[in-house]
Amino acid sequence: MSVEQRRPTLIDVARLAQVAPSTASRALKESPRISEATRLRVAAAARGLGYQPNRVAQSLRAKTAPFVGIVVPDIGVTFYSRFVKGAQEVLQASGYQALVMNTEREAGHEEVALRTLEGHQVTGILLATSRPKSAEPHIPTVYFDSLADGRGLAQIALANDQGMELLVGHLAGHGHERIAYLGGPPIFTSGQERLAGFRAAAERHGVRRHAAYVEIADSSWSSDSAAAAMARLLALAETPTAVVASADTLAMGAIAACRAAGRRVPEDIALVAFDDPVFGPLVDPPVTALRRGDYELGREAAQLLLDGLNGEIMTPAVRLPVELVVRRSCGCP
Amino acid sequence: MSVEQRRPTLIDVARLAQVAPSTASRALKESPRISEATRLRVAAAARGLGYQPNRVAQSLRAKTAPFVGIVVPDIGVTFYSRFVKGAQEVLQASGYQALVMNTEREAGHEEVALRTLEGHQVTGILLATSRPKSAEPHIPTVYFDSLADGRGLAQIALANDQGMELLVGHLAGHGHERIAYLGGPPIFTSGQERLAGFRAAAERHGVRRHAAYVEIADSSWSSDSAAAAMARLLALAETPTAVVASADTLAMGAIAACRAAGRRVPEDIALVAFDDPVFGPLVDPPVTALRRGDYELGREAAQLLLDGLNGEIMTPAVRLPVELVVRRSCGCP
DNA sequence: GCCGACTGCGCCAACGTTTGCACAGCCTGA
DNA sequence: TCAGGCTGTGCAAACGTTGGCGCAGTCGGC
Repeated sequence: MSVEQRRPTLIDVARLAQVAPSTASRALKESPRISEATRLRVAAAARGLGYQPNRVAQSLRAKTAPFVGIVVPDIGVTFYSRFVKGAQEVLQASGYQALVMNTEREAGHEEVALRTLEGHQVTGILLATSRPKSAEPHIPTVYFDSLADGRGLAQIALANDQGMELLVGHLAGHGHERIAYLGGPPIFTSGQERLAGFRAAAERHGVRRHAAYVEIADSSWSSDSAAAAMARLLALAETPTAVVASADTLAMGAIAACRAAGRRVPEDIALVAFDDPVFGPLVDPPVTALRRGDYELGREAAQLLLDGLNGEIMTPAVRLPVELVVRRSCGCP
Repeated sequence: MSVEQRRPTLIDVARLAQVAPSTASRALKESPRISEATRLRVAAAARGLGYQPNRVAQSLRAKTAPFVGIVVPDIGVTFYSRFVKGAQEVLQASGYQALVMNTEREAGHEEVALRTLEGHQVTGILLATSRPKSAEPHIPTVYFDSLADGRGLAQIALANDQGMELLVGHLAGHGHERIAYLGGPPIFTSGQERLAGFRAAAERHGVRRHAAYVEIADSSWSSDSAAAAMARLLALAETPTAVVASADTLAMGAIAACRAAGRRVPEDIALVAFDDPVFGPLVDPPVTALRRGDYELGREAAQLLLDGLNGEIMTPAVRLPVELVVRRSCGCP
C-alpha cells in the first residue's frame, strides 16, 4: 500500500542497470573507461527512475557546494535586486546557485550572513555591503563598492569621483555657486567616496564651501528621511541653488520636500542625482542623473569571482564608469 | 610552514575537548544526558577553534537542507524583489535560507529551477511563477498567484477581481463609459484573473464592451511594449476615455505614450493601475492605483509554508485584499 | 549487600556520492 | 607460452554529522 516516496539514488540506478554504484557514477559523468553499452544502460536506468543527483551528497564529498553567496544591504532596493539578477545570470551559467542575504545595513547581520555562508560551504562570495573593515571571510570574495585596500579576490566599484565630477561640473557649468550635497550616512565606502568626490569636485570648480550645505539623511536611505534633510536645507537663510542627491531615493524625497515647501524644481532649485531612478523620465520633473548599468555591475562582479576561482584575475580592482543623463531637473534648457 | 587551512570539524572539537564526536555533537545541541562539565568543555573547545557546523553534512544526514526555494519570474522587478525580501525575513527567523531562482517567465526555466531545487534537497518551495499546469514538484510548495486547483500545500494570491472592481467601479462612478484594459499576456493565472475581473466588473457597471478595448503588451511586461500597445488604443477612431493598466510598468508606458501623442492625463484620458508604482506619487501625473503590501505578501507566503511544514495549515487558499489609492491620474478633483 | 534504575559517555552505522586502487579478462608481441 | 599492457568494472574509504544502542559506573531503596 505504501508508495515508495524516497527519491531514487545512484544506488537505485546502479541496481537497475546491474552495475556497481561507482560504475554508475562514472557512466553518468561521461568519464572514460566505461563501455558504451554500460553507459547507455545506466543512462536508461537513470532516465527511467527520474534520477536527480543529490547535490548535498556531492557537496559533502567535494567539500564545497555549488553556491555563491551574495550579500547585499537590501534586496528590496531596485539597484541591488538588479545587481543580484545580473550576478545570478552569469553564476547559473557556470552551474552555481546564488544564496542571497540581506544585511539591512547592519554590521551584525553582515557578520552572521558571512558565517552562515561559510557553514554552507559556499564556493565564493559577492560582498556588496562593504563596511571598510569587517572581518574578512575565509572564502574567495569579490568586494563591491569597497576599494579600500587589497582585500579579497578582487574589488569592483562605481567611479564615484568621476560621477561627482560629472554632476558638480554640470551644475557649475550652468553658473551654480551654492551647491548642496544630500547623502546617506557615509558608513559604506561608496558613501564616503561620493561625499569626498563631491567636495573635491566642488573645490575644482570653485564652488563656495559651506558647512551647512552637506545634509545627511538617516540610515534607512528612505525618501522620507531625505525629505526631512531637504527641508533643513530649504530652511537655511541662504538656501543652495542646486542640490546633488547621492542616491535616487534621496532625490525623490528631495523633490517631495520641495513641493511641500512650494519651491519649484528646477526653477527655484536645481536637482541632480547619482543614481538613475526607476521611472526617472516620468517623474515631475524628469531627473538629471547618472546611469549605472545595474545588471552589468552584477554580471561583472560575478565574472570577476569566476575568473578568480580559476586563478585568472587580471585586474583586481575595477571601476565602472557612469554616464550623465541630462533631463529637466537640473534646469538645462 | 604550511598553515592549517582546513576549517575545524566537530572531530577537532571533540579531540580538543577529549570526548567522542557524538558527545560533542550532543553537547553543542543542548541535548540532555550530558554533564554540565562536559558541555562547558565542548563549548569552550568549539569557541576556541572557531567551529562552525558543516551544514552540508548536517543536511546529508537529515536528508533535507535548511533551504527554501523561491521561484519568481524576475527579481529585477520591484514587486518580486520585495516579495522575496518579505519571505526571507520570516524564513531566516526559522533558520531557513532562501534560494532564489528567476524563470524569466519561461516555462522551461521554471522546470529546470524546480528540478535544481529538488536536487538541493530544499525543505519547501515558494512558487511565484504559477503557470496553470506545470509539473508539480515533490516538495511542499506554496503557490503564489495561482489558485487554480488544490495544488501544493497552500495557495496565496491577490484579490484580483476585487481589485478590478475597485478600479472599474471608480472610473464608472466618474461617468466613464469607454474603458480600455491594458495588460500583459495572460499566461499567468493572475493575468487571466485580472482580465476576467475587468470584464466582469465592466459588465456589472454597464460599461460598453468593445473588442478593441483590450490591448495586450508583450511578454516582457516592459514600459516600452506597453507604450506601443497604448499607442494602438490612441489610434482608434473612437478612443477610450479611460484605461486600466494591469501593472505599474504598463501604466508608466501608457503615460509615456500619451505624452508622445500629445494627450493629457487625466484631462484627455484617465488612467488607473493595478500595482502601485515605485515613486508613484511623484510621477506626472501621480497615478491612482491599487496598493498591495508587497512585503506582507512574501511574509504571508513564507508563513504559510512554515505552517504547512508543521502540518498546521488552516486556510489552504488565501486572498490578500488590495486598497485603492486615489491620486490625480484618474481625473478626480 | 544486592538489584534495578539512572547518568554520562563512546561505538558504529548511515546519509549519497566520488575516486584511488585492485583485479579480471583480453590482446599483443616477442 | 608468457610477460606486460590495456580495458572495463568493483571494492571500499572518505566527506562531517547524528542518533540508536550498549556499557560502565554510581546511587538509592529494600
